[in-house]
Amino acid sequence: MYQALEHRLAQRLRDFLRSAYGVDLPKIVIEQPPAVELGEYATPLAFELARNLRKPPRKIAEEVVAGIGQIEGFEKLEVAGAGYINARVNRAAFAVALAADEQPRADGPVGKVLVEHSSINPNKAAHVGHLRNAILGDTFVRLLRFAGREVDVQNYIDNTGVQVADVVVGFLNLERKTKSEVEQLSRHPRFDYYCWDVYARVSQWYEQDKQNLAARQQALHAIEQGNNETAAIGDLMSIAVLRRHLETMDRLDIEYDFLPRESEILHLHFWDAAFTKLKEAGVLSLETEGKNKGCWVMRRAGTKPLIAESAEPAKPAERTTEPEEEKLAEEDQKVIVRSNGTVGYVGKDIAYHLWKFGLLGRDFGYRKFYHYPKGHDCWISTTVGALDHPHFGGVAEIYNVIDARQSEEQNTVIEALRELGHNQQADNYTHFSYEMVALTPRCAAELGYDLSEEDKARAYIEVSGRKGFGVKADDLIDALIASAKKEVDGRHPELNEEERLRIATQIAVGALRYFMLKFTKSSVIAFDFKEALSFEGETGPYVQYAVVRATNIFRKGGYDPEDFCRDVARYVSTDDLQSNLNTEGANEIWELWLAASRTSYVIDQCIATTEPAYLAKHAFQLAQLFNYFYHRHPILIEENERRKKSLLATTAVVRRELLRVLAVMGITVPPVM
RNA sequence: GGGCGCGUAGCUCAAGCGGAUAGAGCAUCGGAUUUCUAAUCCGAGGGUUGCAGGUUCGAGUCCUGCCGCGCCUACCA
Repeated sequence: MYQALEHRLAQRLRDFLRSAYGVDLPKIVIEQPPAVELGEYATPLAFELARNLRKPPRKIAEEVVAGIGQIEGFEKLEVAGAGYINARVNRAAFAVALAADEQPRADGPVGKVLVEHSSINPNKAAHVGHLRNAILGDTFVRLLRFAGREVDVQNYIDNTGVQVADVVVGFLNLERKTKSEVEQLSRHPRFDYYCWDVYARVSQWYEQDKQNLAARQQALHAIEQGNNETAAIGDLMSIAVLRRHLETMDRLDIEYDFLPRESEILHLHFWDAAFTKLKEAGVLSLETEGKNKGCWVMRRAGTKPLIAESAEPAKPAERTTEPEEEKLAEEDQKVIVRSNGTVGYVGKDIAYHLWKFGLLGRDFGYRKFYHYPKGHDCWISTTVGALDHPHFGGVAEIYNVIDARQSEEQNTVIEALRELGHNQQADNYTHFSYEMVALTPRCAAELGYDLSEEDKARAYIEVSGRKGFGVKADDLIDALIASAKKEVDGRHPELNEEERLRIATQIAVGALRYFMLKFTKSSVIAFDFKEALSFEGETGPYVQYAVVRATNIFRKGGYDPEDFCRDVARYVSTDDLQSNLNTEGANEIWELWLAASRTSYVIDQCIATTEPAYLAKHAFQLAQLFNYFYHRHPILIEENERRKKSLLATTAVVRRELLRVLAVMGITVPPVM
């Protein structure tokens, strides 16, 4: 609703500037005036034009306002301040269209989108950092789906790496467990917690004596080889921990479609296919001297070639004719294949990403792995899979939700695609980068960790799975539910235990998901229980509560809120809206309508900037405006029936938008709070 | 050393592409409603946007140089 009018206004302004002055502005900046009293849209373009047209901005603004004529949906344009042009919409018409939920959907990009998120090493319990990743990722998936995109959700499983090997070493060398004993343990409901401790102990054991690291190499090798007890334990453990991760995330309504595993990338020889392509295109070069002698290397992303590229960028075909004439400085080399012939993580990632775009010429085998209670199936990679399976990979766009520490690695993969000539795919590859979750020193102390004086002085301390230092995801969710439950128990003794627990869980999930979304991605979250367990102020429960209040009005008043939106004309006439939205003092109500109209606009912004925090902000602002409105206008005792219906229409629209926004954030609303 | 990011109220954070008076929450203090349930609302105090220049009609935002902090910079993943 909001965007449609904005586009129309921008178009008219553009046309007018062209015909009246012969100027073509690359962008028509349209924003919101500082207060609704001034109108709904504003543009400072007169300032920009003042120099070119050699006229004072105010004069230009006056000419535009006088000359532009009627614009459908708008009441009028006005000059304000030193030369702003403010636009006022026709409030009643706007409100009727908004209530009816008219969504003129512009044609967006087409093609399937792949979002990869979570990707937790399957060797220990998930912690708060993983929660941020999964919640950002899942919310982004919901944003894309809201915008009409078809999305596949993937969770990459590194089941053959060092981290898995380490815990296997722990089971074998420290715990002295056999395969069947590990199998026993893996049936424990929180097996991942057990692994968390083993992992921390193994890391300590390595520290005690560097000789112990030999055990890691052995385990790693055995796991890659397969067909032995070590590999079997690794497989058993990683599968069991993976199931635990899926259960943990399911508590937050986070589901995946496909779990590609590193073991299949190895066994199905994805790398061999990629290696051939990379060598043929001259992306990799074999070092013959220096510290990387015998390795296949490529240019580290972000480093500049020694010979500056000419204005005409060389085509890949031309490039191969004069291979690597410029020498890569050692510090600019990224080793892709080690001198012993094994491929590192980046290489496997390049192969994996060629597969994502359907450029590799190979595919995984697929089998069903996890059945969600809501009915959806999650698939996993295998060497030989089911004959009948959905098609994954070969998508048009990808988003990788991976923390900022890996941006160099991600850029290297993008560079590899580009140098292979896949520019379009490289352009459609987005590293959805976000900062880590750390702990405040106070929080670390609460958890019983001894801190150095240096650490105590820091603003935050990085979590470390290796040290077993961190807040486990399930512990946090449990604490949130327990805290919410206490409140619900006190407020709603009339409800039975099961109902109270269900409500507490909804509140806990709302609090957690909102908490993880309210910070912008680039901000490090210094985690603190006190803040995360808060249900007041700028929190998820605050927004949920606004919806509960709105719902209660309709329940007590005996109306159906959905019907009120759908069929608004039956309850309230356009004339009533016109008068109730334009009288003196109506601005505070109108502000609610305007804010409610911005949902899809905000969602588009979130997608364009890969920043879900705007949506959280929008939800809070809308809830805040509603709570103010709720206090000022006792609706059910309103005597003027027509005014009452107008207020109900306002409530119905806001409620609908709040529910919609919360749903995109993965938050549901309890019946009572 | 190089790359990326950050520095805004006591604390935690916002501030579309440079736009009108830099906003929220928490904390503190003061107030409201025996209601459509107060997980709420209203009010108050609190700011040299790290420092110094520059560009601009206009800078928290862009440019340059400093200062401080974090992350990355493995033949780890």
